[in-house]
Amino acid sequence: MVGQCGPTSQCQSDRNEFMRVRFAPSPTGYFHVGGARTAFYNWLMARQCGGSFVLRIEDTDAERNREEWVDGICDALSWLGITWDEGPFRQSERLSLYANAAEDLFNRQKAYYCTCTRDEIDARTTGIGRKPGYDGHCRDSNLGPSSGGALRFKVPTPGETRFVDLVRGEVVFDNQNLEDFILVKSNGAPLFVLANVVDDIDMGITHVIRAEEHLPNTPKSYMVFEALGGAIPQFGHVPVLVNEKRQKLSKRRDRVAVEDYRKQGFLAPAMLNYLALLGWSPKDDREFMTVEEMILQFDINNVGHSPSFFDEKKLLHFNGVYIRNLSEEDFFNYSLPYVQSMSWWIDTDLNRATLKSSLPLAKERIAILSEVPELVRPIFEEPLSFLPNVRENELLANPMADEILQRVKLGILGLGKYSHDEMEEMLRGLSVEFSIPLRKLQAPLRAATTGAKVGMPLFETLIHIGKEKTIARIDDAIRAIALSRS
RNA sequence: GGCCCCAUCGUCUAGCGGUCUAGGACAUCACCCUCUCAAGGUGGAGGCACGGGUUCGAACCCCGUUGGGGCUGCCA
Repeated sequence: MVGQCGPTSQCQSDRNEFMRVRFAPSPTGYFHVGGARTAFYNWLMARQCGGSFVLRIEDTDAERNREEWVDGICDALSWLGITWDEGPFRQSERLSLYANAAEDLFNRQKAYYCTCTRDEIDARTTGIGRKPGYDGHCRDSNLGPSSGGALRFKVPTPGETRFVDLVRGEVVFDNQNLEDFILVKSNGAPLFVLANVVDDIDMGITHVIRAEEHLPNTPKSYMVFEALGGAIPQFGHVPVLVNEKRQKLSKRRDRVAVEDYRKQGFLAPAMLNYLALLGWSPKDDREFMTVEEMILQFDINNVGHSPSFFDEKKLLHFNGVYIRNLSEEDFFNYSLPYVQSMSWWIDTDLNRATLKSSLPLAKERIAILSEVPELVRPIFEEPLSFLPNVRENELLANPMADEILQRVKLGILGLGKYSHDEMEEMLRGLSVEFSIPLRKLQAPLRAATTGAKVGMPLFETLIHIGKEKTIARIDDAIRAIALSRS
C-alpha cells in the first residue's frame, strides 16, 4: 500500500510522505449534501493514493454541538460508503493539546491576552473611515492568562500570506487586512483556527480539501502553522453548493439533509455519482461511473471554480437510472421496507412472493424507492381506497363506465384461464366491440380495480390482484355508479 | 463598506489560442413506440455577461466593467 498511487498528479505532496486527508465536520445539525461531497472528494483522493482518511469531529463549541449529530454524520457517511481509516476523533477529548499549543504561543509571544469586549471594540472601530474588526488594543498590554481575557494571535504585519490552492491556483492575502484573531475564548475553549491547525499537525494531515467558505481562514491557518512550526498541508478549496437563488446551501433554509434523501429512497451510489459531478467531471465526459471508476479518475486539480446548484431533478434522474439497473433481488430488498411501512401491508410469505413478482413492473416507473408502495398498493390494499377525484371523474362521470364494467365482468367470468394473455385478448376484443380504443376501455376498469388513474400495466395488475378481488371491485364500482344515478 | 473567490444553454458541465456554424447530460417541446403512466428512441429550441486589449487568429490569455458568491463571530 505504501506509496501506491493512481494516475493523477494529486498524490504528490510537498513532503515525502503518503497522503493523509481528513474530513472535519462540526456536529451542529443534520449532515448535509455539501459536507457529503467534501467528504467524498477527500475519500476519493485517499483511496486513489493509498492514503489515509481521518474522521475528526470538531466539537469545541459546546453550546452548539450535540452528540446525536455526531451519530448522524457517522451514519450518513457509512450509508454512503465513505469509510474512515482513523477516528472519529473528537476535539472535545483533545483539549489539553490545544491548551498546550496556546500556552506555547503565548510564551513565545506569538499571541497575547485581550480583555476587550465586543462592544468596546465596536465603539472604537465603528464609524466613517474606520476599519471594522479588532484594532489591536491589547497587543502591548502584557496581560497574562490570569487576566481572564481571550488569547489573540499576533498577526505579523506588514507581510503577506500566499499559497497555491489545489483548486484555484495562487491566492494572496495581505496580512494588513487580517485582524489579531482569537485562538482561545476567555472561558478557555479553543477556537476553530487553533484546534483545527493543532490537529492537522498532530495527525500529519498532508492535504486539506474543504469548502470555499474556508478560503478566508486559510491565511490565518497558515500563520498558526508557521508559528507552531508545523508542516503545512496543501490546501484545496472546492466551491460551495448553492440553492436555486445561488446562495450557499444552508441547513436552516434548504432541504439538504443526506438522511432525508436516504429515507426518501435515494440510492447511495446514485447520490455519490451525482455529488461527484457537482464541480468535477471525468476526462471522457461520462456521467455514470462506479465508485471504483471515480477513485481511479478523480483529480482535485480538475475541480471547477464556481458554485454549483444542487439540482434535485437531475439527482432524481440519476437515481432512476441506478434503480433500473438494480437486480430483481436487490430491488425487492430495497423496496420491502417502504412497503412494510404501509398500513395496508400484511407481511406474509404469499404477499412477499406476489410483491416480488410484481416489482419488475414498478422498477422502470419510479425514480425513488418511496414511490414503490403507491404503485403496488392496488394489489394488496383491502378494501381498496380511491385517489382524489378518481371515482368521480373516471367512474361516475363516464357515461360508458357501467356498460364497460358489466361486459368486462362477464368477460372475466368467461375466461378459460385467468391469465395475462387471455385477459388481454378478451379486453382487446371488447375494445373492438365497443369501437373505442383500448385505453378508453381500460380507463374505468383501471379506476374500479386500482383506485387510480395511472399505474402499472393493467393486465398484469389484474392478474396480481386476483380474479375474485377483481370481480368484487368491479361489482363495487357498478354499485357505486348505480347509486349515484338513482 | 473591506478582503477574497467566481462568470459557457434554465441547470450540471466539455472546452485548456485555430479541429467551435461551441459537444454532452438534466429539465423543456415535438414525434415515434405503447393497454394508462413510465422507460426507451429520434429530432427541436436554448449559451461563451459586457467593454477594451494581446494575437494572423480568443469561449480559451491580460485589464476593466457588470453581475453573483464567500468571509468579515469569544461559530465552523
